[in-house]
Amino acid sequence: MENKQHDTRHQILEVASSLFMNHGFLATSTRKIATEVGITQPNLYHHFRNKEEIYVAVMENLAAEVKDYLDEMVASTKYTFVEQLEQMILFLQEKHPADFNIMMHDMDNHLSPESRAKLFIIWKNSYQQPFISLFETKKAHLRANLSPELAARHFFLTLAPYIRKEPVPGGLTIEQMIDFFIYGIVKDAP
Amino acid sequence: MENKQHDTRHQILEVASSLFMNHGFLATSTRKIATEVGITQPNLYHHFRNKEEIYVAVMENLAAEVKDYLDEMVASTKYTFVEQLEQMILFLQEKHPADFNIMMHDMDNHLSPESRAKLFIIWKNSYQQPFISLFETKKAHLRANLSPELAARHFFLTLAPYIRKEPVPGGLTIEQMIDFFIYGIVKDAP
DNA sequence: GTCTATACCCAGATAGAC
DNA sequence: GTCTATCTGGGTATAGAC
Repeated sequence: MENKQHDTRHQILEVASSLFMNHGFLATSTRKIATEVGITQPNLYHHFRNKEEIYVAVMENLAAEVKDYLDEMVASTKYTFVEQLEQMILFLQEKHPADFNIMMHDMDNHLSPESRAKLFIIWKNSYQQPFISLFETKKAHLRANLSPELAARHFFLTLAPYIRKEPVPGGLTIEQMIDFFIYGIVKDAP
Repeated sequence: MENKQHDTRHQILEVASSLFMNHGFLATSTRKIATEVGITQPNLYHHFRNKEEIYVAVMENLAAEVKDYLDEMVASTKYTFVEQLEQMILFLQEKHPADFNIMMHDMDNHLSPESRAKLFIIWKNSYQQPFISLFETKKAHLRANLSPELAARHFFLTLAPYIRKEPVPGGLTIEQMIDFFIYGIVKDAP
């Protein structure tokens, strides 16, 4: 049986995760977190030193989950390459309900250099590395001068706007987006 | 010769444009704008009803400039298709020094429904339409089921992360990004 | 048209009782 | 471990003198 400390801390992280991922760091206040958990705002400071520490903890938990799933997908032999990419994106969509770009922006702009450096390492290991590994398996098919690292990087940037619960208004489906990413948008040279 | 009203208003818009584009709506305070202009913060309210009105005015000015340039590029016959895309992106990079995604997020989240609706119209007309027109000229080469509208939409989402003054760390150049966008990332089917 | 003064609100964070 | 009370600072916006 878990003690009370663990319980409250866990609830805080659940609530904060949802708020941070949906509204970003700036637009998420400690008061909102506390209210939604059902505790008072100062009580947060018993469990965390400050707001930033909550954010970092949220990101660490998310990253751990993400790494587990993505690594598993990359290692799987049950799916085609395209299916692997699809599954990986759909999972990220679930974990990052609203706005992937906001998350990147927060990490770049609203954190201390220490936290930023820390999260950057975690980010590379949990989010980027699985995609690099995936492209590594298809390295022979990639166009000249396109390393698995570059492909992963480009794929991430391309995909970031599609990671949101609402479908991109008037946009492509995930399947189309992957198809065009791999094969391009033209059937012959324009 | 311009009167003082016009002068100050103009300066406010210049400063606010830079701040909003670099740091977003939330992170840009009226105090910062005023300080950088060299006036007091309440003085802003002589020229604009509120912060949101400044933001909308900034966007209107930007959009007008952007539309002028992009339309001209689309109409030009001096450049190849790829060069047209390059020029258009480079221009957007200059006009939107930092963060295109933040701008979209601001429009979606920090404005009144009226302002949002207004800017959405302007946005479609100034930013999206030129790209649709451009892809319209290459319609015959596009892959099946890819309308110029969809192509423009996808291109915008793909390109958004590349619109920042600093090069994307470890990322592709604009030229590479366009190339992969058009022809895909593989030389044969993986 | 610009200023000073200030109202009002909400933010993050701390002190100290229970 | 959680609370009430409170500090401090920043934000947007208004009132009213010059």
